[in-house]
Amino acid sequence: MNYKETLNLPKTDLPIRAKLGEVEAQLLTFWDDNSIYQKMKENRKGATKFILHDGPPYPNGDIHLGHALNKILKDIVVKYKAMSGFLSPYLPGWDCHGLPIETQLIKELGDKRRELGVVEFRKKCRDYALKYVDLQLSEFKKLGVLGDWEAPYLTIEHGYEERIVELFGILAEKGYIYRGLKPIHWCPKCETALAEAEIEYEDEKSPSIYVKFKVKKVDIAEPKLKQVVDALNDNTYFVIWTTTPWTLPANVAIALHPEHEYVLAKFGEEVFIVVEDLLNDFAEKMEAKKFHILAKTKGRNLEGIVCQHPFMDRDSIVVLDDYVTLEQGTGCVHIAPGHGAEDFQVGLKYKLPVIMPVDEKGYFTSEAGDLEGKYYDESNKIITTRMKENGTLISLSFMKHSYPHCWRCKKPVIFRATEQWFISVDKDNLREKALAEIQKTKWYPGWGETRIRGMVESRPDWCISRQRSWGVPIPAFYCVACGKPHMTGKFNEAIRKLIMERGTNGWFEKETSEILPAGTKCECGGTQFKKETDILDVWFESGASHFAVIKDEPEFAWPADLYLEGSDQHRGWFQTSLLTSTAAFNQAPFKAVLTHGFTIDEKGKKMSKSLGNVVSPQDVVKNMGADVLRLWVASADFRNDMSASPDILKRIREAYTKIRNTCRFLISNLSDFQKPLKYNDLLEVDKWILLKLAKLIDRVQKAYETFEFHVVYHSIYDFCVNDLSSFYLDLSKDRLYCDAKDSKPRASAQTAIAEILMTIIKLVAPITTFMSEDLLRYMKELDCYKNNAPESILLVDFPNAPKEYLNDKLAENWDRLLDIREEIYRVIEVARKNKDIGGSLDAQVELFVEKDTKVFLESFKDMLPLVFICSSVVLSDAKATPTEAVKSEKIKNLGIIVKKAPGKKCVRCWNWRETVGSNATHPELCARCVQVVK
RNA sequence: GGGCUCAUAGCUCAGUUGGUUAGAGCGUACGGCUGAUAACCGUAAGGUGCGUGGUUCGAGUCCACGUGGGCCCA
Repeated sequence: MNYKETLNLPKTDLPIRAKLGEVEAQLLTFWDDNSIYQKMKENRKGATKFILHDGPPYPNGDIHLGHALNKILKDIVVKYKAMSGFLSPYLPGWDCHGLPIETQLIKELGDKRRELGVVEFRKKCRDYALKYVDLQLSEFKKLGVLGDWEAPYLTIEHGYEERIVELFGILAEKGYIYRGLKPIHWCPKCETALAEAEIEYEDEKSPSIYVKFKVKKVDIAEPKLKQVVDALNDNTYFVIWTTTPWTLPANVAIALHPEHEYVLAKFGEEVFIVVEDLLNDFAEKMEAKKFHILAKTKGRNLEGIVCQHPFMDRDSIVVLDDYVTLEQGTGCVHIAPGHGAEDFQVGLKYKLPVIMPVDEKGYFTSEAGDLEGKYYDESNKIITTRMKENGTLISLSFMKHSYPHCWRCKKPVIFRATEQWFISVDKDNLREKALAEIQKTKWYPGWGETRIRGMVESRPDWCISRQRSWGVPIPAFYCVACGKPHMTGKFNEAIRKLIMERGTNGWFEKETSEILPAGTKCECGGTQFKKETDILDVWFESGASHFAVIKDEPEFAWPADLYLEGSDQHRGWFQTSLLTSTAAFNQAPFKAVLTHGFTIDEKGKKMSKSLGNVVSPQDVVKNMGADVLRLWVASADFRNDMSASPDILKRIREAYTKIRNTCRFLISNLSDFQKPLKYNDLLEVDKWILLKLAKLIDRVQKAYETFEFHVVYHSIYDFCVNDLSSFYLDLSKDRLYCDAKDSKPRASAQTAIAEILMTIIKLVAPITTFMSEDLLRYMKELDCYKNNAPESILLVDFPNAPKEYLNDKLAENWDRLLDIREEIYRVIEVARKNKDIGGSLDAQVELFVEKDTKVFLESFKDMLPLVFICSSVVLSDAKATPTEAVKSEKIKNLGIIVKKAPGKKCVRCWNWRETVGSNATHPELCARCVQVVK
């Protein structure tokens, strides 16, 4: 007789291979067709909101792994929050303006760019941005990220642009916005500002000069040094080195490094101050063989000394700057805040004037005295000649070095201070307020606070103007009569009205007279106005998203509960959002900020095309499935950098298969299950696994709450592998397969299994949503879930650990039992090596134990063969331990003998039983199986 | 060069307020099963806790310096 047919073997339609490509496509359609995202929100109607405000990515290419990481993390948070009771809407967005798109188009269009007007060009930029929004949107959706993809927020929508302008108006009203000079790259031939991306570096021949600045007044702290300098007052000089003599008319300071040693070296009758490390180089330039050092001191001790400009009637002050290098020159750096970025930074620190004697065509203005009208480049010669004559030029030679050139006309560019728009960081204590808000915000990980604080503490005023086309115009009008800029009140309102009607293109299409209401007047009486032509820094646009997207919007709430971006945003979006929000509303736009690291390869190197170590999310989704990528995101601690490689992903896929197969096995054992037993009627071993389940729920819940998804993953995975697969499920097979269909031991196992399965798919749902939803589809077909299966896994409540499952005594007993089991398995392995047995069911285990252990084990007597998965267990006295018994190293006084079990093997259940053969009708069966088969 | 940060088996992670012999899974090797089968089970080997000093009776855990990686800035 074939007894196999009398067994209750696992049965399910769920395929063993996941075929994620197909399944994911089906489920995406299912979520779409059945408006599951909408239902998730309806499900929590009226509940406390949890607002994760999306930081907008830049639409100019396919998404890369970092994008995927970011969006999946957000999705995990949103889904977990929704499942745990919050109304948790997710509105994705895109940051659509900005230079990268503009540059890309200029490259594509080439010379055609000039034929297009601004409006036409901007239209092309818009099309470009929208094209990539579409692309990225579909890629994000394929990752299983749920949100309002029908109506994402775009920074180029009229409504969004209008809010940017409104926010600008609020800040202007409060006095945060001012105009000031700032040096930028400037092409005097093209008469235009250049972005860093529009500059090409090429070799250029320049004069290399050493110039002396006479010390005029010493007002410094160190008395000894003061004495020395005082004594030499008349012939002591700081020596600077430069390759741009034409910037000397704008010189206002000399910068030294605070920590380096400077020497006062006497050359003939004159004393020169240069950095010690470059003294020999300098002496060489001087062609001086003899000098001697009078004194030596750190740069910091020379701060504040006043010098005489070499050829203008102006003081030049000694300042300190960490950026002073010892590579070339004298360690004393000529500072012209109007002509250099670093010079400008030092200038801000010391409140130095920004002198800008060069006009937009590159000619000197009257501010340069009698140099007025000279082209900057030809004045090099005039200036050096002049300094030669007055004796301030020490040395002149020529050198080749790399110098910035305009990408269009290929001519050298200059650094030139121009009028720019700024947000003052210190107006009304904005900086202090922002720092206070930083302290109130919860930062994950905690060091995020240190990081952003350091940046805010030291940041200069925010320059918000750009001389570009693809952006939101700076909403300001200038009175033609008096030049006064207008940007608040009715001026701001007029622009907002225009933008609501026509978008920011309206600004470029319309005349001021068409934009401003009739009769608009300046305080000076002027009625003619000119539009500002600069646009806003895109960081201002994205930094306004809290105002444009979540503030005053009924669906959302302000401030947001969470911002979640890469750790580079401490300088970027977190900071710009914080500043605009604090300036306008005295409050941070977020309650908490979570950051993740960057994606790196297996060896810890950053991903780059040239290294060939890039992992493309599109490939992973296509070849392995989005769920595998999602599980990867959850598998590692994202607060650090995240390693990805084909190998790592392969392992993740295997882990994924393991979890899914475990669930599949659970499903397959429920095919005939009807009604669960009450907890108290369950077998001890089933109570035990439910206890482990409860502990798992607890741990997982805590991990989700603290955003430690890697702990979620490892806990669930370990539970599947250790508790379920290798122990509980293995030992439950006998009951499930061999006991009678409706027997209590079997129903008890099925009760536990049904609950475990439902719990697991809920616990992993925020992460591997596709898997949970897919399994749920099959579970719905089972009788035991039919009446209480939700439409979608995303509409269920996140489980709580049932208190009645938590039983310390139970835990303790089973820990002890499992320790003994581990020792037994070691010995079983020996028996197997000796070919005494094959499977563990062939074995009889004899344990030699002391009294208390014996009492303990006897209380489990019936269960012992089941737990150890052997055919029989014999308990004997430790005193009788024979020499051939294996003694446990871990457990005291435990001797183990494993040998072939007595009796015959039951062909149905494979246990060795002495009862086999006792029934005439079924001579090959054991007593239990005879009962079942009858 | 500066700020912040990370560093535990080949890989991904645990390690409670400093306290016995540093754990898990994967991977690897070997073996079992053939009733989860393109599955499943067992056993074993694997660690100078990045390095060097220090505090302490005691350091993976605290401190300092260094090495290497990452982000940001220059």
